[in-house]
Amino acid sequence: MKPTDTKQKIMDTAEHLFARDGYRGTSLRAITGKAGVNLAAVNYHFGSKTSLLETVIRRRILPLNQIRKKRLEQLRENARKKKKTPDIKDVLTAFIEPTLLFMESSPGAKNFIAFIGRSFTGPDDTVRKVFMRFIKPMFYLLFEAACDSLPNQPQETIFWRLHFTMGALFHTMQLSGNVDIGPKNLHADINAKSLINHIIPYITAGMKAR
Amino acid sequence: MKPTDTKQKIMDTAEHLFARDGYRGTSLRAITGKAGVNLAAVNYHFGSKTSLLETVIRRRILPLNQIRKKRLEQLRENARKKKKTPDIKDVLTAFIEPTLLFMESSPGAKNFIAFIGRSFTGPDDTVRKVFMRFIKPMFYLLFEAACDSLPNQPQETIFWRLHFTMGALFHTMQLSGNVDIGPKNLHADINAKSLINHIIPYITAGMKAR
DNA sequence: CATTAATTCAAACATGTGTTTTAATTGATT
DNA sequence: AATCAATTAAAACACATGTTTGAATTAATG
Repeated sequence: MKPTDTKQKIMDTAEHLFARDGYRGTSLRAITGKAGVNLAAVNYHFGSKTSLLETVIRRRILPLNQIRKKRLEQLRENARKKKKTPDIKDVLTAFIEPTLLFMESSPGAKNFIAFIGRSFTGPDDTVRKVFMRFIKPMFYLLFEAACDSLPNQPQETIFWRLHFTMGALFHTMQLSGNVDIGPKNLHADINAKSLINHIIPYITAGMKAR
Repeated sequence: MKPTDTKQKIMDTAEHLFARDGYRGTSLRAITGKAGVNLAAVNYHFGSKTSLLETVIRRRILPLNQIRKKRLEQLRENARKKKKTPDIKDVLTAFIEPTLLFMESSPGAKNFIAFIGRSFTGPDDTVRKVFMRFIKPMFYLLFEAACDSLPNQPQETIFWRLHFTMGALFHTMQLSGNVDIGPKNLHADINAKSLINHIIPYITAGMKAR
């Protein structure tokens, strides 16, 4: 068995189980058992459980952040050309659309999106800290763009409304994932397109309120 | 020491630690240590850790639900008298205001509110199931009232928008609590009134969108 | 083919968990 | 004051966790 296969299998299985049972709720024995590899393989290939977590997160979030960054930047560019402020709806879409579309780029990504959604509200410092490190700069970009779009709103208001928007988004991301939640999987037909069509009008109206 | 004191101290400490570190992340030894009681006291007074969790939740959520139910019902009553549909803003306020005000009814309640916020998105089945059992009927009441207020929106849309609203609310509730997150506690000055003033316009606009 | 490095494997380790047990202590009742 | 039930206390139990160890196996290199 190629070493890459073992590493890959561990990462994919870990991603799946982290999304379903959380980081703390997933034991290395559960991962290696489901992946069909030896228990010690995790520590051999990754060093520690925390390190495995970090690798799992990094693998998906770097390309995702790149897409979001690109879309936000080209939105600002376009607005500058037209000498207009970007529409808040476009700003939100530039951030959220890649996030939700990403979950359909591969079955594993679906689990990852669910994992993000769960982790951000969760009590587990280990997980939240890792995510925070990757997502914070992304959030600042979004905040700046939102301030451009809503020049008449005080920054505190914009901050809070982005906070609510994140809450709505995380809570929705959590629904995705191949996570097996019993025979009557109500969310089997959830697709990114439909989620986007529902959430964008809601948060756009929320950001513009009053 | 009165038996009530020991039980009370265990419940209060458990509530605090559950909110800060999660149910799984809180050991009975951490609870009994901080509460200054013997380890075995938990199993003596409550039977098991799960049973302690259930007691902690039940103590707060029953009176809270009663308030929310009363406000939603009297809102419908008033609307019926005036032969008008209730305003969606009032419906949302009737549900959310008691929830956030509740967190100032006592310092312990603050922890509890944070605990709810964290648990609803968390991966821990044990916790979510207990909360679900108590909150589901409440959610149905809210859904019905929202449908009355927005007769022109398809029920699917209303459902999704309430879902987003819950996401925003949970994510916000999570910020409350005496939870010590280091020396630079940015959210020390968060109060219910201010949260309400921020969130109501946002979710109202979201529900009404388009 | 022989040698060497990389990987896998089974077993053990140290620690932390919820729970149970059994004895000591307390507090009220007769 | 003596008795009895309720409560507390210390210790052990059985199990699960992440990690480490050292030998066995595999793959690559000369």
